[in-house]
Amino acid sequence: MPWNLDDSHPIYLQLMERIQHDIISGVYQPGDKLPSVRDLALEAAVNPNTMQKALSELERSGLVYSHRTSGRFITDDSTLLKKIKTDLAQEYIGSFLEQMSRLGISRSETLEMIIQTIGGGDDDTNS
Amino acid sequence: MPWNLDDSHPIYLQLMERIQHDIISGVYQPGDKLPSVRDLALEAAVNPNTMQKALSELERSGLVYSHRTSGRFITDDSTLLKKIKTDLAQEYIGSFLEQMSRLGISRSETLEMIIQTIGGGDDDTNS
DNA sequence: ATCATTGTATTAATTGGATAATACAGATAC
DNA sequence: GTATCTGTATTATCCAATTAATACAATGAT
Repeated sequence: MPWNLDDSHPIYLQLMERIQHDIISGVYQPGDKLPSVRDLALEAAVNPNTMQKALSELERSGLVYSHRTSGRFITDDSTLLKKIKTDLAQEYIGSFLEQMSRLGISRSETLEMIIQTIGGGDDDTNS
Repeated sequence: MPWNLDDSHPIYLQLMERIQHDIISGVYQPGDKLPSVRDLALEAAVNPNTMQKALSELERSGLVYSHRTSGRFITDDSTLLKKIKTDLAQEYIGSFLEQMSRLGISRSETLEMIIQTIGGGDDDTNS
């Protein structure tokens, strides 16, 4: 599965986001060992340095940490995971609402449009 | 008012978005003449070439058209304006929902979070 | 000890975007 | 007419970010 990267944004940012989401949504579990930089780079079909950059940036948030020679691991701090998840979600919501507002669409209108959009396909893929 | 451009995305894209939003939200009315490339560039504090690029890109969507020597104008086709507005809004909604989904947040959860966020400040700055 | 595997550092090359400096071609004002 | 305003085109240059190629250092396995 080629990681579906597009060329309009920096690749390392897309890698960061993808991995971050995989961690937060539970694809990687707390404490898990991540595949090596080189393996991940191979899987994503990018240069190892690019993957390295993405991962080292991710460390600044505390989501992952590295053990120099034994590999890189997901944090065990599930509280932190939860916090980052809600923070990120709030950030997404905020910029989405601002985007709509700059379009001249009020908050209540936005709400209506979302309900419209969601309405048809009712899914609930969550705990 | 310096146009509030940030350095993380290409400037010409930000210019496009800003102008597009100003058109769609009615800051510029249908049929209006836009300021000249040079004036807009001055106002935004960018190089005229950058502004030129933004505007010429904008023409591809049909939102504006130019008269070679007399200036550049907003389209008069209010149906088109409306369509572009809703298209854009739908696009924003779509990618927002996808973003949340990749975070592992279901659509109904997303809806709840939005309602939460909107809840407090009830505004309705629209027709 | 040897080898493979880990993350990391360093340096080079490439690329896209922004700017700059000009020039051209119509149209309008006077 | 002339001057001035439009949008547009062209070319060169600069710079920062991204990516690439490669080497290094520490650990663990055998």
